[in-house]
Amino acid sequence: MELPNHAKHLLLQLNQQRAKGFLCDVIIVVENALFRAHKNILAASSIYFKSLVLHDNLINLDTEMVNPSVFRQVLDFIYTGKLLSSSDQSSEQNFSALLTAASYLQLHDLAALCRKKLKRSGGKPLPGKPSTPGPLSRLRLNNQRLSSSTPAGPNNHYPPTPSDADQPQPDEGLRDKLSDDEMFVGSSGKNGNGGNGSSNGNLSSGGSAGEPDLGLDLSKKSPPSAGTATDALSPHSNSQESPQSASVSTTNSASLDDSSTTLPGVDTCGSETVELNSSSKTSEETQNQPDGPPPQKKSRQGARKNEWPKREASGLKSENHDRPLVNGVIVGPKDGRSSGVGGGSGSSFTSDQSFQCKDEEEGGENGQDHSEESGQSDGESAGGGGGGTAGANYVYRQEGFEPAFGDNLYVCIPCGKGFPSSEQLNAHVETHTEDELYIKEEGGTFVKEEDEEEAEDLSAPVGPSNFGSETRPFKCTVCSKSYKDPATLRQHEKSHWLTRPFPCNICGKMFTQRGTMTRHMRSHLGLKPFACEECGMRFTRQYRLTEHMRVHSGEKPYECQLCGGKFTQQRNLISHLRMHTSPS
DNA sequence: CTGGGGACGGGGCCC
DNA sequence: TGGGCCCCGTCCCCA
Repeated sequence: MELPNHAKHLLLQLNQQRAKGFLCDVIIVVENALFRAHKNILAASSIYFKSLVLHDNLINLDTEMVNPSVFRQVLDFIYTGKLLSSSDQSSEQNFSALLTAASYLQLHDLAALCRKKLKRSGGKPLPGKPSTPGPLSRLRLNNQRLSSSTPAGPNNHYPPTPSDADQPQPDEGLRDKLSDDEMFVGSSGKNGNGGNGSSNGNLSSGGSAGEPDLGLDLSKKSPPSAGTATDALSPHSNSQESPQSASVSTTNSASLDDSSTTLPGVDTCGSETVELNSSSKTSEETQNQPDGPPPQKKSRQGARKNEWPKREASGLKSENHDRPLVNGVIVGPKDGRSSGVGGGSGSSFTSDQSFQCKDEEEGGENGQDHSEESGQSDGESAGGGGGGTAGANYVYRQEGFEPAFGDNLYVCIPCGKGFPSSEQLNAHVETHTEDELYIKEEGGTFVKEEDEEEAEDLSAPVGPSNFGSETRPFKCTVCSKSYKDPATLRQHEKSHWLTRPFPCNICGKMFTQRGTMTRHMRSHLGLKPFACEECGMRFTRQYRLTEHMRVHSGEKPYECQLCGGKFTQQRNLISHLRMHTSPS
């Protein structure tokens, strides 16, 4: 007994699910494009993929081996068994690229098919790199310049071909702009599209001193709580279960599901401006819009929970979101209309579909760099106790910016040299040895930023510098802070001169520490592994969850010494104290 | 309308 | 490398 076409139908279903992002649990980053897929499918298609998806939800592919256009075909092939050559390039060239990619990805059947095609067409099969790179092969952050092999145009995500996806396509032209297969960055479920306000990724991660990234495990571990996956999938599963009753696995992939299944749209934003227009949503995507979390407690907390979509939308109407992202990170203007900045034709999203990275927006104003010296970023310029100020020594310029320095978009602030690529800048930065910079400083050319000094002053009473040097023998030669171990000292010293070697793979924002970047990316992807067992709310950080739990417990450990007011969060106490200390 | 409080997000820093 | 904590901020509700 055998059901005819069973496998075919199954595959068709899977491909449809891929098109919708349904149950997709892995993201593949290829240059400036994101693809969603299913781990199982990838693992079944290639040993290489199998090894990659085993522990990672986010996979970066070597852009020298595969480009987005090719990978789209590869992915289509994996899901359909059909090879649909792209029409916009010569067949031979296409198959050569496909062969290279297939070899790299250890898709032997596809590679064989390509070789066959090439042989038939008289083309010489590329040597490719048939020697399988394997999981330990060099995977890189997509640090390629946008202009390299990126298909022109705003679309940085690649949908399954309509025929394969068997998707209702309301509008082909629109589909080009808003693909079902687009990698939808942002959070979902309770947190919706980036309740954190993060995201649409600008994939043109321009710079990258970043280390090869063997797939960031952004999902981390997830507490055994809460139905996040169910939340995320509710539009599909029609589940109205309480988070607690959710039975869907909350493994890594479940966390990822949060971002991949309900996120209706993403913009990878290489200089693309997205139009926030609900009319362009497909019906499927409309369905994907969660109706909000299940009713929570009647408490204020619960009320807030029920407001979450509103909150997210409010993020868009926020003043900070009014500006188009000149730096290539999209943002919809306040009225939800595309401004056409960046040459993007304007993919369409509902306002609550798009995700924004506030910092990128702000940092990107007027084509400024991603660093925080734009002064536009509230939080950034303030710099969190000086942290945000210490790192702006090097200007990172994002592709898509109006080149203010000609071709040398990446400028080293200490020496003023410009470089055409972030790689070169970072290489150059490395030539600035610490000693050299310190010498410079002594010579008066290295000017410490005022904010930094101020921050140090503020932190002086409790700062490490006040610790006895006997327990902290490693002293910073710049600010005289001392540390217990040399690694920490070095980490600190970098804040004085080497700024942001860790670019976000999605938006290109640069970070001083890898961990910060990883954490940032989690917000892009909506990965919130830490769930509250009480209300199901999810957080990107354990600390936030701990903090949040006080809402339920009623614990208010932070007490104002002036008025006795108690607070659940220290920051609110601080805010409260300002009220006491402010002149008014 | 405004100020205060509650809750939460992001980034920097140190461990 | 990740956790914890700090800072910055925003958004919302309510009096």
